[in-house]
Amino acid sequence: MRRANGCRRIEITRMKNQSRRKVTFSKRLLCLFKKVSELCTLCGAYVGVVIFSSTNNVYSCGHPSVEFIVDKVLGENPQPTDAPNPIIGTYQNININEIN
Amino acid sequence: MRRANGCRRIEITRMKNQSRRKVTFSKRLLCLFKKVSELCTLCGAYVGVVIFSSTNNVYSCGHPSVEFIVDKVLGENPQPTDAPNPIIGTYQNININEIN
DNA sequence: GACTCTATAGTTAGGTG
DNA sequence: ACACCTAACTATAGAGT
Repeated sequence: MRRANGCRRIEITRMKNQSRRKVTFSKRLLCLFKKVSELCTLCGAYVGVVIFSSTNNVYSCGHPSVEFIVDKVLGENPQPTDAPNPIIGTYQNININEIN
Repeated sequence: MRRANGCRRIEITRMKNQSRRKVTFSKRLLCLFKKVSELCTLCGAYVGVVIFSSTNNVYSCGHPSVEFIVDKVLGENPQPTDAPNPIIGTYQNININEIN
């Protein structure tokens, strides 16, 4: 009957324990999708998210759809041709490592 | 003087006020990217996120890169051909509207 | 008005059972 | 694996610049 410890700060580094990693993954995945949906609704944004877990399961969510976002990205970055998309104003690509 | 009201619950619907929408968007965008980066680091996941704001600015982040994720997605979903990717176990696509 | 800072309320998520 | 507790984090509104 100990009192719950509450949320503890954890170091942001790869979790060693596999079962805990899985639990944390699923918890955070759900929260992430929720955040994404809120961002879409509140601000009218179009968002696509695709996540490959370390066990190679795939999870995705998007609005209006992941395919829509992928098409938009591909249309924006045509590898060999040159067809600038006037809709796109700026492109800000943030690497994960820059945030951590 | 000082009597800040603090955080109020807001309805999850498109914000009418444009300036608030912009502030909320940028704040939540940053938090989202932070969450994504934590998920990658903690759980060794590969994640790609692309966001088109209502003003058609594009923001993206990914690990190891957005292109990596896009390639993986395209490789997994070949439109006309049939080349199943054995790496992929399950595919769970959640629509935004299902969460809200 | 846009931005920053603060106070505070609401949400997330680690740990325990 | 799931529910609960609660600390830690997130994010809003308001004041000041």
